[in-house]
Amino acid sequence: MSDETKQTDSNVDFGILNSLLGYRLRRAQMNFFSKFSEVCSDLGISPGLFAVIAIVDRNPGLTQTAVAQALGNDRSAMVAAVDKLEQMDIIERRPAKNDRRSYALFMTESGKEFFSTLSDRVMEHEKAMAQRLKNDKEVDWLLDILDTLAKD
Amino acid sequence: MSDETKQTDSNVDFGILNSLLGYRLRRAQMNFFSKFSEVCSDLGISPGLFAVIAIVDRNPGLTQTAVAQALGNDRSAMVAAVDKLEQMDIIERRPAKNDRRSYALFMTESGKEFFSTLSDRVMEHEKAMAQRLKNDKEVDWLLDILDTLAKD
DNA sequence: GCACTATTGTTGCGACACTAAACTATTTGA
DNA sequence: TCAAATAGTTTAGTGTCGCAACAATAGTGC
Repeated sequence: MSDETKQTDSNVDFGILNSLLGYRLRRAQMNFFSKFSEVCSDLGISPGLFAVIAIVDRNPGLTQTAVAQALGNDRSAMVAAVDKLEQMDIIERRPAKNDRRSYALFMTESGKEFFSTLSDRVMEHEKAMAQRLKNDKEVDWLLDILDTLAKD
Repeated sequence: MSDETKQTDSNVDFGILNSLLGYRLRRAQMNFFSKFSEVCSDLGISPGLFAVIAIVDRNPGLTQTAVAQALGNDRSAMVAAVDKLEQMDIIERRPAKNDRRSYALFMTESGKEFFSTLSDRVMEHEKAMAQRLKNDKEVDWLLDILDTLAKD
C-alpha cells in the first residue's frame, strides 16, 4: 500500500449529494469552522464569539437582544457569550440609560486591542481561503450569492 | 463620544463580518438547515441522516467507516445514525463477507421507496433555493466553488 | 505458529450550539 | 390603572462533534 493512505471517497458515488447546495454548504462551512478553531483556539474565541465582538466593536451601545437579532440567534444564547467576553475583559455591560431592564454593550480598551490582533488572524485565514478563487471579483460574487441564500 | 443606547437593529454595521466568507457561509447553511427541517421534520430525517441514506443508496455494501470517511465525520457518529435508520426500516446491517468485524450497509425495500419520496421533497426545496441564482450555470459554478472551499 | 500492530464497531465523555419554556423586573400602551 | 410586551436570565432538552478508550478481528513480520 502506498504511504498516501488515501482510499478516501475516490470510488464512492455521492449521487444526489453532488447537486445539493445544502450539502456543499455544510462541507465548506465545516472546513471554515475547523480552520477558524485552529487559528483562534488558543485565544478562546469561537466563530460565534467573534461575530459578537465584531458587532459590538462597530456598534457600541447595542443591547444584548439587538446583537442577537443582528446575528440571527436567540437572545438566551447571548448570556453565556457576554458573560465569557466580559470575564475575558473584552466587552463590558453598562446599564442602559433609559431602560433599567437592559444593558448596553461596549468594548473595553483591552478588548479593542484584542479584537485588532484577532481580526488580523482571521483576515489572514480568510485571505488564504479567498485565494482559492480566481480573483476579488469572484469573491464579491460569492459573498453576494451567499447573502442571497441566507435570506429567509 | 456618546453613551447612547441604540435600540434598533435596522441599521447595524456588520463591519468585518461583511467580508468574511466564513460568516456568510454559516448564515447560508443555517438557512438551508432550517428549511430542510421544515420539509423533513415530520419524517424524522436530519440533513446528516439524509446524507447517510444517499451514500448507502448509491453504494450498497459499504461499511460504516467507509460511509463516515466519505461524509467526513467520525465513525463513532455512524452508530447512532445507523441504529436509527435500521430502526426506521430504511437501511440494513448485514455481516460483511470477508471481515467479521464490520457490517455492510444496504437499503431495505421500504427504504428505497422512502428515499425516493424523500429525495423529491429535498430536490423541490433545492430547486426553490437554486432559483435565487441567475441560471443553471451559476449554480454549477457555486457548487464547484463550495467544493473547492471544502477541501482541507 | 507467534507477537505486534492496525482496523471495525462500539461506548462514554465532555464541549458546545440551538430551542423552548418559564421567571423576574421593567416598560409600554390602552 | 392594569394588561400586555419586552430584556435579561435560568433551566432543561436535544443534537452534534471530536476524542479516548475497549473487545473482537484482521493483517503483518518473524
